[in-house]
Amino acid sequence: MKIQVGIVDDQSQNLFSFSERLNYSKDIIVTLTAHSGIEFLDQMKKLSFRNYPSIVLMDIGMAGMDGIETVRNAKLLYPEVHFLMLTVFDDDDKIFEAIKAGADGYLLKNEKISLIIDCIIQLSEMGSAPMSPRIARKTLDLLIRATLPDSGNASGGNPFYTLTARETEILKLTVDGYEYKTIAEKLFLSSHTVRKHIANIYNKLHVSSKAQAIKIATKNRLI
Amino acid sequence: MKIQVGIVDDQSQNLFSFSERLNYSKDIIVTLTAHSGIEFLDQMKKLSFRNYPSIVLMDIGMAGMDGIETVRNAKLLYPEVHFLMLTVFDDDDKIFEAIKAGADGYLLKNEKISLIIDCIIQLSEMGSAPMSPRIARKTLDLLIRATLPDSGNASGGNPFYTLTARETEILKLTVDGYEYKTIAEKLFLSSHTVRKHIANIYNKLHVSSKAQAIKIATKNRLI
DNA sequence: AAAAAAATACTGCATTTGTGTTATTGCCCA
DNA sequence: TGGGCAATAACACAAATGCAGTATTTTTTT
Repeated sequence: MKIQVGIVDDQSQNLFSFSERLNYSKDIIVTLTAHSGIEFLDQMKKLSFRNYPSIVLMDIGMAGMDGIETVRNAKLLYPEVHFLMLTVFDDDDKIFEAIKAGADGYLLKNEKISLIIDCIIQLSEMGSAPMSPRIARKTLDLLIRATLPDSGNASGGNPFYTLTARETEILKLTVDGYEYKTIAEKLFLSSHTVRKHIANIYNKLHVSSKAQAIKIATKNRLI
Repeated sequence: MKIQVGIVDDQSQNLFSFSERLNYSKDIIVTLTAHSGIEFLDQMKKLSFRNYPSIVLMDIGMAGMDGIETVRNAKLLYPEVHFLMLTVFDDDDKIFEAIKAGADGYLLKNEKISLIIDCIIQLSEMGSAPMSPRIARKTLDLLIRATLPDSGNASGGNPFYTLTARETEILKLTVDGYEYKTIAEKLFLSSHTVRKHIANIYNKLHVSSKAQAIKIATKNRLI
């Protein structure tokens, strides 16, 4: 059974060229093409469930409703459809918005067609998100920036939960599912010490089991 | 001029196999291997600037100082060296930390060697960040979660985690910190039954302890 | 310098948990 | 109507965990 693919791009030339080149692959059949987000949504509405494309290549930089807006709308109606965003160098900084809109992958338009095909197959089979390396880099940068500016958790908070650095470290490993012996090895400690730390942590958190501690720790972002 | 590559892995077998297979490539020469983070830093200290590897493949899950810690330390001393993290399924959720520690890319260990070679070359030539698709997907998820702390539910769901209603119920109580005996009482079951359910849940989630199960359950919002 | 806090290490004991294995019952579905 | 699955239940053993102590060494604070 071939993978049903849709393509949305406001330039007929692209639509054509992608369509043709993708159909070369024995695993893929292009069943839907649209020149705009509106047209895409329109066509989807007319399809029965079993004829939905499982993957849609979506151009980002379209006039009118752009690719991101289209995905945002489409994901609400067709959450099971995967969207692969296509972008040119110029607007690859839209990744972020696209991801939030529900895009599943992110490729540069001028990527080799064989790679795009690989990505489609992979996304279809495994639900994995393909990304061009340049895009991956950007994503990493974004991720760092999105999460670094926290830092501001001074003593204003809970007087109870003032774990020491060592305790936090050990709690973290505990939450990660390691057992005492392993934690001890990782930190070059005796397992006795780890158990003592754990006991102290339990006291501070007013709990008496690993599971409870994990609950508190994750809920209060102690780790 | 070949790309000088280092490899750090605490399993000699991996060290050997990677080393050999990478040296096949005409563009790559492995100039440094180490069995631990300590050994790696040690060897680096002895090298002159021009003999630094330009790319280091770093195993994440090493005993003692793990790959992430090693990168954190190494990046301070050798910021111009690129680090490609290698991970197995088990610990691919460490991406985030690795990125913050300064890793430049993230690959699954069992990726085809040709892909790893491609990544090395790409990273060397363009400074782009290579990522295995599975990893890329995780990164996207992280990025989303980092920025939309509430977030709905990804209905694209995992077919892997198909717990039954009863199993979910029991997992939930487990996550809430109840022990088996208590859960049994709450649900009017024998504690044997609860334990059997737990065992089944562990199998489905591919884990082997309460802590790990809790982690998976909360991360994937199974509960 | 003295006091307080944190990190380290150990012992022994009771309880909980993880694992392997087996078995019965009811239910759905092909 | 037989096969598969979910839910229930039980047994036994090994391993990990929780609890209650005590004690030494660093580090930090006052």
